[in-house]
Amino acid sequence: MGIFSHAPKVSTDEKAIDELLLRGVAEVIGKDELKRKLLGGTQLRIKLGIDPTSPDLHIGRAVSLLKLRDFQELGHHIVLIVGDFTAVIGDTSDKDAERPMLEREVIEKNKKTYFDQVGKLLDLSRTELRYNSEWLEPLTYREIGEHADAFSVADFIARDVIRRRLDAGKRVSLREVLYPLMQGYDSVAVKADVEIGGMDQKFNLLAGRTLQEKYKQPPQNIVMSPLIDGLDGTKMSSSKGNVITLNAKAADMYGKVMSMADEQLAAYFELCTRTPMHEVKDILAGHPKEAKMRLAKEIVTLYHSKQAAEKAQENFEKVFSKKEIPEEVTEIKTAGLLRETLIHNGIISSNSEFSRLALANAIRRMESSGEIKITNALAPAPIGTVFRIGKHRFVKIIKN
RNA sequence: GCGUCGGUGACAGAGUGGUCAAUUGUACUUGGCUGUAAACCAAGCGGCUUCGGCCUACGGAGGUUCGAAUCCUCCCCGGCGCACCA
Repeated sequence: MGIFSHAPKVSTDEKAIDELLLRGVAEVIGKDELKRKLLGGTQLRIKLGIDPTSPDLHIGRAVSLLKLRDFQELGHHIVLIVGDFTAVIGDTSDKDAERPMLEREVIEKNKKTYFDQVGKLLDLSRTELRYNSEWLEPLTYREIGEHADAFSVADFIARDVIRRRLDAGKRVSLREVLYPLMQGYDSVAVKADVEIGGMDQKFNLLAGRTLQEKYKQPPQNIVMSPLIDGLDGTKMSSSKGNVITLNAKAADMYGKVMSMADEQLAAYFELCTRTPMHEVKDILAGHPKEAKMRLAKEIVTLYHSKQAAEKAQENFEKVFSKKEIPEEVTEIKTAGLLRETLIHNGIISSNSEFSRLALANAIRRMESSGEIKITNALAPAPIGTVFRIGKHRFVKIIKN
């Protein structure tokens, strides 16, 4: 077991602790007790579990990761669990439908990319990284039965997400019942003092307490963050494209923030940055566009660097305010005509799509004299020319 | 297992023998207006096309028919009800 050996220095600064328990926090289970522990100066084991269900973490996850970082900065011990086993079963907490069981290979692939993404926010040298297959895989049917005994079916189906599906006549798999048991047992396995999670995770988080008690461990405290909506103000979902992924390029990240609904500004500032709240208040009082630019800069700085953020901002102004070509343009190898070249490089998917875009005046050749609209399906794509497809996709044709 | 209702494009959900590449809403793409915001307006939203059409698609496989998403048979999958005494 990766036990932390060197003597830790834990901060008991009350102001910092209050901020920790307040900012981006929707609910704390055992708040007074937790505060007492934090003030007491013993190093706590702080757990966060993330299932590798997709190769990219998005900014919704960052809410918990930042909270984890807050704890890390106070000197507490971070245990980050990659749910390679739980991912197979699939959590239903944030879904209104059953999740497919993921293939092992997919999970293996996804989990590899996780650490460098997480590393952007956490000091990995001071983070205990674990896979939950380590302790979940060897469990016997008998043990699982014992865990299951700690919960009732009524508890499970009383959950809103489940209730709704049942009412709608949708299938709920028995397998889904297993998920909270597994997440709960994670807490037992790593002897968590505190678990971080979103409000949608409440049931699963509480399961940890139940199982810890069964195993004669003190039940963990729970720090829950509010759910953050996607950029457009609706439920965040990768398939809707209203998310920012943590490994997005600086320019993309900046642009994504700029395309965010104004109403989301305050939440993103509070949850996804650590800009001091009093400063945030002033920023939000100004023009939404200015505020958004500041937010974009803060977020890009967090995942890239200050310089990258400044560059992204310059680039943004250049492209969208001055309508110029961005500094860095994706280069694609020619495959003959423009249409073929775009398809070949996966910029568009079919001849029909090209026709549609061309008809909508969405394809333009960028010239020093201005933009030239491409409407001909047989338009050439000379080496060295730059084309703009839609609002923000630029490609430069290079030799094959 | 029995009974019953159902399985349609990313999702929801129409369609129940030809006028169906399939109404509508949402999502998505694009154009306009803007602050790459929202709202709003407009167009598109399976593929190929010599723009006449052609091909592939309504859980799967067969069949009936000039013609099937629509009818029949079998299979697979889901919801609900039944389940002991009767």
